[in-house]
Amino acid sequence: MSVNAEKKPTDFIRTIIEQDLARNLNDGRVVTRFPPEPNGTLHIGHAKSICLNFGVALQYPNGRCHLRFDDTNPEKEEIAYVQSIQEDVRWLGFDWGTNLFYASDYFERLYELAEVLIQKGLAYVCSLTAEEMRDYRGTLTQPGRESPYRNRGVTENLEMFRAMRAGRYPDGAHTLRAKIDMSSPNINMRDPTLYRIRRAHHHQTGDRWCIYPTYDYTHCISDALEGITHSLCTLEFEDHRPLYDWILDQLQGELSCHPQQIEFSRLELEFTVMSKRMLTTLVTGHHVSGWDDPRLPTISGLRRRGYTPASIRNFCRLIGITKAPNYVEMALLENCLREDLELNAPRAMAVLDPLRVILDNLPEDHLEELVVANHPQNDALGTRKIPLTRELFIERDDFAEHPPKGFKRLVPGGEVRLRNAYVIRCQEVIRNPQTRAIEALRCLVDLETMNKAPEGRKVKGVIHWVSAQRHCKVQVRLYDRLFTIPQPADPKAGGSFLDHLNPDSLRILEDRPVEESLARAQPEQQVQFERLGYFCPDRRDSKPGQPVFNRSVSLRDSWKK
RNA sequence: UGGGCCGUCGCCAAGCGGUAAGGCACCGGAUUUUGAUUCCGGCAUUCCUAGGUUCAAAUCCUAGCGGCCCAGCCA
Repeated sequence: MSVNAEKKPTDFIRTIIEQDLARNLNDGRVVTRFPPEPNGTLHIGHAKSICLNFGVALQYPNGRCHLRFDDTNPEKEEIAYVQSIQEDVRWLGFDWGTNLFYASDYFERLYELAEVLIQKGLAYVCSLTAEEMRDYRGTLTQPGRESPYRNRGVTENLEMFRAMRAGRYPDGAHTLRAKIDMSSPNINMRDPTLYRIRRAHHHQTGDRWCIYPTYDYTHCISDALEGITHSLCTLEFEDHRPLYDWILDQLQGELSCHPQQIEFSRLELEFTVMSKRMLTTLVTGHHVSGWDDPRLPTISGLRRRGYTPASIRNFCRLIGITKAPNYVEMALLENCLREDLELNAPRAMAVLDPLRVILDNLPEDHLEELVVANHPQNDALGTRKIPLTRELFIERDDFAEHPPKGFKRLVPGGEVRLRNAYVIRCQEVIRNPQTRAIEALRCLVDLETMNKAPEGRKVKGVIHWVSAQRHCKVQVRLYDRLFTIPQPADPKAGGSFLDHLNPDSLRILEDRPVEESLARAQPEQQVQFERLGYFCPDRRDSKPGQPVFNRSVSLRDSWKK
C-alpha cells in the first residue's frame, strides 16, 4: 500500500489548512516541515509528527514537506543521528526530495537579523550570569526584574555582539537577549535569550562559530526563510507561539512570510516511555541492547521487532490529531501490525516447546512431501513442501493428560488434526522412568484423513507440528512489554521508571525446530508461525542460512485459561 | 485571583444548535484443517459538574471541578 493510497485522515489542522486555502492565504501553497534535533533517534511519537507533516504535504499537488535538522545545540548533537533520522524517515515511506535543510544553513542570516534587532533597539547584550538571569526572571507568580544591562546603547550592543562572534569573550560571559517584557505572565516573553557563547564543535559548521542561536530565535526564522506555511509542533510549544510571532513581526521587513504555528498533542503509549531522556537512560544504562532494541518504541526498534512501515502509518492515522492529552493502548499498535501481516505474511510452522510424537503405524523411513499453501486465503503467496516423517514435534501445551474444560487439543485416546496433514490418535504416553515427566507420545495416524474429514466422527482440534527428523533449529526471541505498568513515567507510579522494568520482557529460546524452508528466511521478511504469532528474522543477528526470529506480535488468542 | 491548553464509552476519536459516527478493547453467536482470519449481533437516554439561554444544547452563556504544560545561556 503506497503512502498516497492510504485513506486521508481529517483533523483540526487539516481543517485550518483547508480554510487557509479557501481564503487564498499563502498563494495556495502548503509547505510543512519535520524539524528533528539530531540528538537521539526517532520514536513512534516522531512518526506521528512525520505522518502529519509529510501526509499533509502529500495531499496537495504542490505541497512540500522539508526535513530540517534543528541543530542549534552542538554539544548534544551528533552526525550519527542525522544519518539515522534520515534512514528512519525514508523507511517510514516518506521523501523530502531536495528539501533537506539544517538550521545551521542559516547561521549567517540569523546573525545578520540579530544585528537588525539590535539596531532596532529590540535586542541587547546581557552580562548576567546564568544564575543571575534565573534570579532576575522571577517566578511563575512573580514578575521578573529588568537586567541592569537592558539599556545598553545600540552602538555598544553592536560592538559587543560582534566581539561575541569574534570570540573575544569566554563561554557564558554574555548573551544576546530580546527586549520584550520582564513582567509578562508568559515567562518566554521575559527577555528570552537569543544567542549564547559556546565554543563547541558543530557537526555541520565545524568551528566557524563560537556563538549559537537558541531554538526560539532560530525556529521561526528558519520556517520563514523556507517559506513554510504551517509550522506544526507539539503542545509544549504553545507558550512559545507569542515569541515565535514577536520575532517574525519585528523582522517583518526582512522576511517575506510569517508562517503559522499550530500545536497538537504528543503521543503517549502505554507500557513504554517516550521521552528522549528516559530512552537515553535505557540505552546508556544497558537496560536494553541499543537504540534499536526490539522492545523500544524507537522507529529502528519497531523495525527490528518486525513492524512494517504501513502498520505504523496506519496507527498514526487511527490515533488522529487533536489537542487532547492521550495515552494510547499498546493493543491498538499491535492490532495495526496484525492487520497488515494477516493479509501479507506467509505462514509456516514452528514448535517453540517441543514434545516428541511417534506415529506408530508409519515405517521408520517414512517420508511424505506435503504440498501446502503459504496462506489460507491469499493464493498469490504460493505453496511449499513440508516433510511428514514418523517422528515429529508438537507443542507441549497442545497435549494434556487432564484437559481443562473446553480443551480442543490432544488428550490420551483422543484425536486431533495435524495442521496441513492427517488426523492422529494418542495411544500411549511415554514417561521418563525416574522423573515421570512426559517424554513422548505414541500415536496412530489415520491415512484416510488427508484433506478430508474422518468418517463418522468430528475432530475439532488442529495443532501445528514440525518433523523431528527433517527441520532446522533456530533461535527465537519472545518479546513482551518493557514495563509492568501502563504509565511507567508517571511520578505517581512511585520510584523511578526503571523500577517498573519488566524482567521478562525478553525470553530467548535456543535451537527450536522450525520448517526447513525457514532457513532461507531473509531479514525483515515477516512470517506467521501458525497458531503462535508473527515472527521476523532479526536484521542484526541473523546470518545467511541461520535466521534469528523475533516475535513481532502474538496471534489474538480467545482461548485463555 | 501567574499564564497557556485540555476535558465525548475502558483507550483513541467524529461531532461545531436539531436530538451521540467510527476504530481498538470487551461480550455473545456463525463459519473455519491456525481456539487466527472472516462474518453477524451487543456495547454512552448521554457528552467533567451545576445553573442558564432556546421549541431544541455535547455543541451557546455563567460559575465551578479535574488534568497537562511553562521559571534551560535544551529543543
